[in-house]
Amino acid sequence: MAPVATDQLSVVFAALADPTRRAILARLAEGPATVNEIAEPFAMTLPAVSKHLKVLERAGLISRGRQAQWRPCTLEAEPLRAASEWMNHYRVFWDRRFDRLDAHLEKLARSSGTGTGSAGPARAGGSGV
Amino acid sequence: MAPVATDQLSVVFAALADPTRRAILARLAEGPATVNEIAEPFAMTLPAVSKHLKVLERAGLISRGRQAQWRPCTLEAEPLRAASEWMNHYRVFWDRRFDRLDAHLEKLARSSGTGTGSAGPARAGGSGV
DNA sequence: CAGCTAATTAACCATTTGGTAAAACATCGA
DNA sequence: TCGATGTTTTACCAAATGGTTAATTAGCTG
Repeated sequence: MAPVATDQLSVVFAALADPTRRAILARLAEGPATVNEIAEPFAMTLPAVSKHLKVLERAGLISRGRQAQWRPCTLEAEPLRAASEWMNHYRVFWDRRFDRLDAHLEKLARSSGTGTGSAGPARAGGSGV
Repeated sequence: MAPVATDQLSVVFAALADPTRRAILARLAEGPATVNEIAEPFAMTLPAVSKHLKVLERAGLISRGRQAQWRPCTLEAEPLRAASEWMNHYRVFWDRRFDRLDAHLEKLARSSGTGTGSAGPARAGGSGV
Protein backbone atom coordinates (compact mmCIF):
# COMPACT_ATOMS: atom_id res chain seq x y z
CA MET A 1 0.00 0.00 0.00
CA ALA A 2 1.61 3.17 -1.15
CA PRO A 3 -1.43 5.42 -1.51
CA VAL A 4 0.22 8.60 -2.62
CA ALA A 5 0.22 11.32 -0.02
CA THR A 6 -2.50 13.71 -1.11
CA ASP A 7 -1.95 16.76 1.07
CA GLN A 8 -0.82 19.82 -0.82
CA LEU A 9 2.60 20.11 0.75
CA SER A 10 3.42 16.47 0.02
CA VAL A 11 2.33 16.79 -3.58
CA VAL A 12 4.44 19.90 -4.06
CA PHE A 13 7.54 18.45 -2.43
CA ALA A 14 7.12 15.24 -4.42
CA ALA A 15 6.92 17.28 -7.62
CA LEU A 16 10.17 19.02 -6.70
CA ALA A 17 11.93 15.75 -5.92
CA ASP A 18 13.03 15.17 -9.50
CA PRO A 19 15.80 16.98 -11.35
CA THR A 20 13.94 16.88 -14.65
CA ARG A 21 10.95 18.62 -13.13
CA ARG A 22 13.11 21.20 -11.39
CA ALA A 23 14.82 21.88 -14.70
CA ILE A 24 11.41 22.36 -16.30
CA LEU A 25 10.51 24.91 -13.65
CA ALA A 26 13.80 26.67 -14.22
CA ARG A 27 13.02 26.83 -17.91
CA LEU A 28 9.56 28.21 -17.25
CA ALA A 29 10.99 30.86 -14.96
CA GLU A 30 12.22 32.49 -18.15
CA GLY A 31 8.75 32.54 -19.61
CA PRO A 32 6.05 30.20 -20.95
CA ALA A 33 7.02 27.43 -23.32
CA THR A 34 5.42 24.70 -25.37
CA VAL A 35 5.84 21.03 -24.57
CA ASN A 36 8.31 20.50 -27.39
CA GLU A 37 10.40 23.44 -26.28
CA ILE A 38 10.38 22.12 -22.76
CA ALA A 39 11.31 18.62 -23.87
CA GLU A 40 14.13 19.68 -26.16
CA PRO A 41 17.01 19.57 -23.63
CA PHE A 42 16.10 16.18 -22.21
CA ALA A 43 17.15 12.73 -23.31
CA MET A 44 13.70 11.27 -23.00
CA THR A 45 10.61 10.88 -25.10
CA LEU A 46 7.78 13.38 -25.29
CA PRO A 47 5.33 11.20 -23.36
CA ALA A 48 7.78 11.09 -20.48
CA VAL A 49 7.94 14.87 -20.43
CA SER A 50 4.17 14.99 -20.69
CA LYS A 51 3.95 12.91 -17.54
CA HIS A 52 6.33 15.21 -15.70
CA LEU A 53 4.18 18.15 -16.75
CA LYS A 54 1.13 16.40 -15.39
CA VAL A 55 2.85 15.96 -12.05
CA LEU A 56 3.75 19.65 -11.99
CA GLU A 57 0.23 20.59 -12.96
CA ARG A 58 -1.31 18.47 -10.21
CA ALA A 59 0.98 20.24 -7.78
CA GLY A 60 -0.26 23.58 -9.07
CA LEU A 61 3.23 24.54 -10.15
CA ILE A 62 2.33 25.09 -13.80
CA SER A 63 -0.76 25.94 -15.77
CA ARG A 64 -1.45 25.17 -19.40
CA GLY A 65 -3.07 27.28 -22.06
CA ARG A 66 -4.19 26.55 -25.59
CA GLN A 67 -3.02 28.19 -28.75
CA ALA A 68 -3.92 26.14 -31.81
CA GLN A 69 -2.22 22.79 -31.41
CA TRP A 70 0.21 24.10 -28.80
CA ARG A 71 -0.31 23.85 -25.06
CA PRO A 72 1.99 26.51 -23.64
CA CYS A 73 2.96 25.92 -20.02
CA THR A 74 3.32 28.73 -17.53
CA LEU A 75 5.06 28.72 -14.18
CA GLU A 76 2.73 29.08 -11.21
CA ALA A 77 4.94 29.58 -8.21
CA GLU A 78 2.24 30.16 -5.63
CA PRO A 79 2.44 26.62 -4.14
CA LEU A 80 6.09 27.26 -3.38
CA ARG A 81 5.01 29.84 -0.85
CA ALA A 82 3.57 27.22 1.50
CA ALA A 83 6.58 24.98 0.99
CA SER A 84 8.89 27.87 1.75
CA GLU A 85 6.91 28.77 4.83
CA TRP A 86 7.12 25.23 6.06
CA MET A 87 10.89 25.38 5.70
CA ASN A 88 11.08 28.65 7.53
CA HIS A 89 10.04 26.87 10.71
CA TYR A 90 13.40 25.12 10.52
CA ARG A 91 15.51 28.03 9.39
CA VAL A 92 16.41 28.63 12.99
CA PHE A 93 18.23 25.31 13.01
CA TRP A 94 20.59 26.02 10.17
CA ASP A 95 20.85 29.74 9.70
CA ARG A 96 23.41 31.19 12.07
CA ARG A 97 22.11 34.64 11.39
CA PHE A 98 19.06 33.57 13.34
CA ASP A 99 20.35 34.40 16.76
CA ARG A 100 16.81 33.94 17.87
CA LEU A 101 18.01 30.37 18.21
CA ASP A 102 18.72 30.67 21.90
CA ALA A 103 15.47 32.43 22.61
CA HIS A 104 13.66 29.83 20.59
CA LEU A 105 15.16 26.96 22.51
CA GLU A 106 14.55 28.63 25.82
CA LYS A 107 10.94 29.05 24.95
CA LEU A 108 10.71 25.38 24.10
CA ALA A 109 12.45 24.37 27.30
CA ARG A 110 10.08 26.49 29.33
CA SER A 111 6.97 25.13 27.69
CA SER A 112 7.84 21.45 27.67
CA GLY A 113 8.96 20.74 31.22
CA THR A 114 12.07 18.87 32.23
CA GLY A 115 12.84 17.27 28.95
CA THR A 116 11.69 15.51 25.86
CA GLY A 117 12.16 11.96 27.00
CA SER A 118 14.76 9.44 28.00
CA ALA A 119 17.09 10.25 25.18
CA GLY A 120 19.08 12.76 27.14
CA PRO A 121 19.41 16.49 27.23
CA ALA A 122 18.28 18.49 24.28
CA ARG A 123 20.54 20.80 22.40
CA ALA A 124 19.69 23.64 24.72
CA GLY A 125 23.27 24.01 25.84
CA GLY A 126 24.90 25.83 22.99
CA SER A 127 24.78 27.00 19.45
CA GLY A 128 26.42 23.94 17.96
CA VAL A 129 23.36 22.94 16.01
CA MET B 1 12.71 1.86 -14.62
CA ALA B 2 12.27 4.16 -11.72
CA PRO B 3 15.89 4.57 -10.61
CA VAL B 4 15.47 6.89 -7.70
CA ALA B 5 16.89 10.33 -8.25
CA THR B 6 20.15 10.41 -6.36
CA ASP B 7 21.11 14.06 -6.32
CA GLN B 8 21.03 15.66 -2.91
CA LEU B 9 18.20 18.07 -3.59
CA SER B 10 15.96 15.33 -4.95
CA VAL B 11 16.63 13.10 -1.98
CA VAL B 12 15.82 15.90 0.44
CA PHE B 13 12.62 16.96 -1.32
CA ALA B 14 11.53 13.33 -1.57
CA ALA B 15 12.09 12.92 2.15
CA LEU B 16 9.91 15.95 2.81
CA ALA B 17 7.14 14.68 0.55
CA ASP B 18 5.46 12.64 3.26
CA PRO B 19 3.39 13.99 6.14
CA THR B 20 4.64 11.33 8.53
CA ARG B 21 8.22 12.32 7.90
CA ARG B 22 7.46 16.01 8.23
CA ALA B 23 5.75 15.28 11.53
CA ILE B 24 8.83 13.42 12.66
CA LEU B 25 10.99 16.42 11.84
CA ALA B 26 8.57 18.65 13.73
CA ARG B 27 8.88 16.38 16.72
CA LEU B 28 12.66 16.43 16.53
CA ALA B 29 12.66 20.20 16.34
CA GLU B 30 11.76 20.06 20.03
CA GLY B 31 14.78 17.93 20.80
CA PRO B 32 16.18 14.45 20.23
CA ALA B 33 13.92 11.45 20.71
CA THR B 34 14.09 7.68 20.63
CA VAL B 35 12.41 5.62 17.94
CA ASN B 36 9.61 4.59 20.26
CA GLU B 37 8.95 8.16 21.27
CA ILE B 38 8.89 9.19 17.65
CA ALA B 39 6.57 6.35 16.70
CA GLU B 40 4.12 6.91 19.52
CA PRO B 41 1.75 9.37 17.77
CA PHE B 42 1.47 7.35 14.58
CA ALA B 43 -0.95 4.60 13.66
CA MET B 44 1.69 2.40 12.12
CA THR B 45 4.11 -0.25 13.22
CA LEU B 46 7.64 0.36 14.42
CA PRO B 47 9.29 -1.05 11.31
CA ALA B 48 7.34 1.44 9.22
CA VAL B 49 8.65 4.28 11.36
CA SER B 50 12.11 2.77 11.15
CA LYS B 51 11.90 2.97 7.38
CA HIS B 52 10.85 6.60 7.49
CA LEU B 53 13.80 7.32 9.74
CA LYS B 54 16.09 5.65 7.26
CA VAL B 55 14.76 7.89 4.50
CA LEU B 56 15.35 10.96 6.65
CA GLU B 57 18.82 9.73 7.54
CA ARG B 58 19.77 9.16 3.89
CA ALA B 59 18.64 12.72 3.23
CA GLY B 60 20.90 13.91 6.01
CA LEU B 61 17.94 15.36 7.88
CA ILE B 62 18.52 13.35 11.03
CA SER B 63 21.43 11.68 12.73
CA ARG B 64 21.30 8.80 15.16
CA GLY B 65 23.23 8.19 18.32
CA ARG B 66 23.58 5.21 20.60
CA GLN B 67 22.71 5.04 24.25
CA ALA B 68 22.35 1.46 25.46
CA GLN B 69 19.53 -0.08 23.44
CA TRP B 70 18.19 3.30 22.39
CA ARG B 71 19.06 5.04 19.13
CA PRO B 72 18.17 8.64 19.79
CA CYS B 73 17.47 10.66 16.66
CA THR B 74 18.53 14.27 16.27
CA LEU B 75 17.36 16.83 13.76
CA GLU B 76 20.02 17.87 11.24
CA ALA B 77 18.56 20.79 9.38
CA GLU B 78 21.58 21.63 7.26
CA PRO B 79 20.24 19.99 4.07
CA LEU B 80 17.23 22.27 4.27
CA ARG B 81 19.52 25.17 3.54
CA ALA B 82 20.12 24.07 -0.04
CA ALA B 83 16.45 23.30 -0.51
CA SER B 84 15.54 26.71 0.79
CA GLU B 85 18.08 28.38 -1.44
CA TRP B 86 16.68 26.57 -4.44
CA MET B 87 13.25 27.92 -3.59
CA ASN B 88 14.57 31.42 -3.19
CA HIS B 89 15.23 31.53 -6.92
CA TYR B 90 11.47 31.43 -7.34
CA ARG B 91 10.51 33.69 -4.50
CA VAL B 92 10.36 36.55 -6.96
CA PHE B 93 7.42 34.83 -8.64
CA TRP B 94 5.17 34.63 -5.63
CA ASP B 95 6.31 37.19 -3.10
CA ARG B 96 4.82 40.58 -3.87
CA ARG B 97 7.24 42.20 -1.50
CA PHE B 98 9.87 41.36 -4.06
CA ASP B 99 9.45 44.41 -6.23
CA ARG B 100 12.68 43.33 -7.79
CA LEU B 101 10.27 41.42 -10.00
CA ASP B 102 10.32 44.01 -12.71
CA ALA B 103 14.06 44.40 -12.61
CA HIS B 104 14.41 40.64 -12.70
CA LEU B 105 12.22 40.29 -15.73
CA GLU B 106 13.94 43.13 -17.51
CA LYS B 107 17.24 41.47 -16.96
CA LEU B 108 15.88 38.26 -18.43
CA ALA B 109 14.41 40.07 -21.41
CA ARG B 110 17.70 41.78 -22.06
CA SER B 111 19.77 38.61 -21.88
CA SER B 112 17.56 36.32 -23.91
CA GLY B 113 16.78 38.26 -27.01
CA THR B 114 13.35 38.73 -28.50
CA GLY B 115 11.58 35.98 -26.72
CA THR B 116 11.49 32.51 -25.31
CA GLY B 117 9.74 30.75 -28.09
CA SER B 118 6.58 30.57 -30.11
CA ALA B 119 4.29 30.40 -27.14
CA GLY B 120 3.77 34.11 -26.92
CA PRO B 121 4.90 36.99 -24.79
CA ALA B 122 6.25 36.34 -21.36
CA ARG B 123 4.76 37.80 -18.27
CA ALA B 124 6.89 40.86 -18.57
CA GLY B 125 3.91 43.17 -18.72
CA GLY B 126 2.71 43.42 -15.17
CA SER B 127 2.87 42.26 -11.63
CA GLY B 128 -0.02 39.82 -11.88
CA VAL B 129 2.14 36.79 -11.44
C1' DC C 1 -10.17 15.88 -47.70
C1' DA C 2 -5.34 14.48 -46.95
C1' DG C 3 -1.42 15.21 -44.58
C1' DC C 4 1.49 17.50 -41.32
C1' DT C 5 2.75 18.92 -36.54
C1' DA C 6 1.83 19.05 -31.44
C1' DA C 7 0.55 16.64 -27.67
C1' DT C 8 -1.84 13.13 -25.03
C1' DT C 9 -3.47 8.47 -24.05
C1' DA C 10 -2.96 3.49 -23.74
C1' DA C 11 -0.59 -0.50 -22.73
C1' DC C 12 3.23 -2.30 -20.87
C1' DC C 13 7.49 -2.92 -17.92
C1' DA C 14 10.94 -2.61 -14.00
C1' DT C 15 11.86 -0.31 -9.85
C1' DT C 16 10.61 2.17 -5.74
C1' DT C 17 7.65 3.09 -1.93
C1' DG C 18 5.04 2.47 2.22
C1' DG C 19 3.12 -0.68 4.71
C1' DT C 20 2.74 -5.43 7.31
C1' DA C 21 4.12 -9.61 10.31
C1' DA C 22 7.62 -12.31 12.02
C1' DA C 23 12.24 -13.08 13.09
C1' DA C 24 16.70 -11.45 14.48
C1' DC C 25 19.81 -8.38 16.82
C1' DA C 26 21.52 -5.55 20.75
C1' DT C 27 21.79 -4.22 25.29
C1' DC C 28 20.50 -3.77 29.97
C1' DG C 29 19.34 -5.91 34.42
C1' DA C 30 18.12 -9.75 37.60
C1' DT D 1 22.55 -17.04 31.63
C1' DC D 2 17.89 -15.71 30.96
C1' DG D 3 14.54 -12.55 30.05
C1' DA D 4 12.80 -8.04 29.01
C1' DT D 5 13.08 -3.97 26.18
C1' DG D 6 14.26 -1.28 21.99
C1' DT D 7 15.24 -1.39 17.25
C1' DT D 8 16.34 -3.35 12.81
C1' DT D 9 16.13 -6.88 9.20
C1' DT D 10 13.78 -10.02 6.31
C1' DA D 11 10.41 -11.48 3.43
C1' DC D 12 6.29 -10.17 1.31
C1' DC D 13 2.52 -7.23 -0.84
C1' DA D 14 -0.14 -3.51 -3.39
C1' DA D 15 0.22 0.79 -5.40
C1' DA D 16 2.87 4.55 -7.40
C1' DT D 17 6.73 6.22 -10.41
C1' DG D 18 9.38 6.91 -14.53
C1' DG D 19 10.22 5.31 -18.57
C1' DT D 20 9.17 3.05 -23.30
C1' DT D 21 6.54 2.33 -28.00
C1' DA D 22 2.41 2.61 -30.55
C1' DA D 23 -1.92 4.58 -31.28
C1' DT D 24 -4.97 8.50 -30.82
C1' DT D 25 -6.67 13.19 -30.54
C1' DA D 26 -6.53 18.11 -31.90
C1' DG D 27 -5.80 21.65 -35.06
C1' DC D 28 -3.50 23.93 -38.92
C1' DT D 29 -2.70 24.04 -44.00
C1' DG D 30 -2.09 22.54 -48.87
